[in-house]
Amino acid sequence: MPDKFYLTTPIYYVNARPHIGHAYTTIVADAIARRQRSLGVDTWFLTGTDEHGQKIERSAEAAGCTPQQFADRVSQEFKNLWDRMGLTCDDFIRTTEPRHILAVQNFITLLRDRGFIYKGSYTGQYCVFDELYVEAPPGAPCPDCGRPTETVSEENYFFKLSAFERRLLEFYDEHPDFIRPESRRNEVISFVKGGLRDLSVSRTSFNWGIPIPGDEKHVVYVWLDALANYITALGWSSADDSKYKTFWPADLHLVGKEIIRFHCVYWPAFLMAAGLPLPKSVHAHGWLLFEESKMSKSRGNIVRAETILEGFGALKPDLPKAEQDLFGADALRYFLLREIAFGQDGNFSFDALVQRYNADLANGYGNLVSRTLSMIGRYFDGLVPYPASSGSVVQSHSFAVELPRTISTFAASFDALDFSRALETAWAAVAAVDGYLTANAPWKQPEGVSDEQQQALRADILYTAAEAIRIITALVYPVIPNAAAQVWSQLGLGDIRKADLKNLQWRGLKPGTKLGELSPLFPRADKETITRMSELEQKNAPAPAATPEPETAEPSPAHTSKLKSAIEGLAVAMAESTNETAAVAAFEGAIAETVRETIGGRKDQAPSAPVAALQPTPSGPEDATNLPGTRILPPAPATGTVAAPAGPAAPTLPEGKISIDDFSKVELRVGQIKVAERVPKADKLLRLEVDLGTETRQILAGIAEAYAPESLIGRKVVIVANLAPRKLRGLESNGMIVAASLEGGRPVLAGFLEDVPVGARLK
RNA sequence: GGCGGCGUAGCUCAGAUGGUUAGAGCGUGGGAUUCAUAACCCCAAGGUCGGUAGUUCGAUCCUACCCGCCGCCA
Repeated sequence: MPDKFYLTTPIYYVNARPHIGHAYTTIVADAIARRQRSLGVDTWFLTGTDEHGQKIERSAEAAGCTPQQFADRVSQEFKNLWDRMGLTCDDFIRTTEPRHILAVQNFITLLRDRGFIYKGSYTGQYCVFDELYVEAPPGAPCPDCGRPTETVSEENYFFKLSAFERRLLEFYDEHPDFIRPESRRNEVISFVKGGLRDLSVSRTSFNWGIPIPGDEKHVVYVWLDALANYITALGWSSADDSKYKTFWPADLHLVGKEIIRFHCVYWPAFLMAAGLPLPKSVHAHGWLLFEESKMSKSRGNIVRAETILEGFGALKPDLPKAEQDLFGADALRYFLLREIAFGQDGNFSFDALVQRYNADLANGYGNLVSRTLSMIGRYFDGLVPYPASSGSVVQSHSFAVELPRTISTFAASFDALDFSRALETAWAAVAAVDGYLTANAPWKQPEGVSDEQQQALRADILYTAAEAIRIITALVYPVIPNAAAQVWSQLGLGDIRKADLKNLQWRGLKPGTKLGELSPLFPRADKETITRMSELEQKNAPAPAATPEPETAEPSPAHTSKLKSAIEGLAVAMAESTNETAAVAAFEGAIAETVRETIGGRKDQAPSAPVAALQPTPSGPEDATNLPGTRILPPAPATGTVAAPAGPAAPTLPEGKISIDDFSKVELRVGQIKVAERVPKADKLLRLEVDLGTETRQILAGIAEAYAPESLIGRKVVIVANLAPRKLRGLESNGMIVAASLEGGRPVLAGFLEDVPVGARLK
């Protein structure tokens, strides 16, 4: 086993401000890195930000600043958040740094010199949002995200991806663990088997990128740019490439499932072409889903990690802010790693977070530490007692006997990235120790037992419990590092970062050790914690741009696709990275636009996602330097604001804006038209019977001039289901059909690009 | 549409190359206890293992079809 471990997260695209999905990937990486370090492995943990591309260029323009200023700002937000959470990355790479730019140019030159890059031309549809060429007829929406595409004709450099089909398949075959989990591996293999086309790796349609050496009007395709970070950050091809020599190839690339292909097909092919070693494994995790629709009213919003830091931080009001943050970070880390089977999608909700926290951290681990150490304080003056007879302790308690197995099971699960099971194992040990204490009741002195006997018994029992806590703490340190450090020092063992956590031997705890100062670890979280976080989240919900400039309400051809994106956005990509920040931005943008277009009938003024990304960060060094043009936010709630201690101050909404609650009052549902006929003596009116799943409604719609009744039968449409009934031409209309209104009043029905069940609610 | 996956207690999920009473945690109900953060400990209730048909002595596990959900298809 080589004594080094290099792991990476994706570099996050700076088009959206950081949220819990980014935090998830980075937390997982941090936990792995901490475990590796604690095992004595030379570890390098890299994260960073991806800052080039047309989207950034445009967002910056919309925000009235340069792309570099824009990227600086958002990148700093990521850095600040990781600092607040105590994440221990060893390096943070930005793709706009000279070290990266130069190395990417070297990489391109190398690929070209080796004959894998050639010049060609391409005409086709380009999706700006995805920054990808897509297969679609001119004028058609992007098949991926539903946004409009642009017809582009470019002279491009191409990478000979097609040359690697066979070699990639052989590689997957020889390295069964290269892609995990299995289901992703199968997807990738079937993708490659389907045939590989050469890949366009340059752009001339915008400037915000790394120029191709020798042909500077071309900039490097964002994905090639981004993926290369894994070696450029190590100093590959630079004067000092010692890090590269030590750490490459990577042991683990952590990625979200949506970008598996880039990491498992393109990246290995680039490396093969360059003659460089391939990473050892790529592990894709799932997405975080927020509060499934059936659980609650539409709260479905993007959750930011800061909300949790602040919500939980308030449980420890006496601590300095920085320590509150670390405490909250532990709660979040534990939840994400314990609750979600790594690799699968998982549900996140404040309720689940608090419940898990209370059950496992407060009632379980925290309480166990508390009861054990306080008894040692009471009965042994705060000195770890001497167990009665060496060896007998282990023999006599089943959980102690099983601790070595706990250690090995924990290690095996953790190292297989099955964090959930690893923690389950550790917590089974917690429960066993609790049961042991209750069964032996060291606080009791049975009849007929002398004081000395009782004290000897107590010593035995409490030593055993304390020693078990020491071992469990060492195991869970990578997951709840801050709490573990506290327990370590409460046990009188000093700084956990200096401890040897790899040689865990029973009886490693020295009797006579003076306990440190005791303080509650995980105070129980009350219901208010949940409401506090919900409120914080609402307050910080992506604020749409202010300063509305009333513009001619022109029809939005992308309307339906925005609706679609909004729905899909409910499932937010957890760790989207590089330029597939799609889900999040899609959600932020689409829901806002949908709300406005559906309810307000107004066109929005600025893309909301980039604006959201520009929220001021008081904790950061940069001030809110002038983003000329639009004023971005009301001064009120900003990232990093201290948690409101109490008081559900109703968030004030910018003028002309509605809250998510307002929106959720509108019950939009998918309906299917069963009957459609003209209303006699009415030019525009159709009488429709629409199946809403649970019932069939009669709805009158003024669309007769645009749609023939028979063409509507079977069509799925969007219905405002809770509109008050109204009579038209003597017929009752029970609801309303959502349609775009074009010039001249011509309606275009909203629909879906894919099949949706009748009755499904839009929110 | 093509390929692949999933559907097990209220919730989140385990599991069995087919074989007697299908498991865990949380939640719920009851009991016990008071060292501890109204925590901990013990007990209990709760499942036609998506549906139908088939193979088999026997299927929740295999096969077929169906229903529902999901992923990949630049």
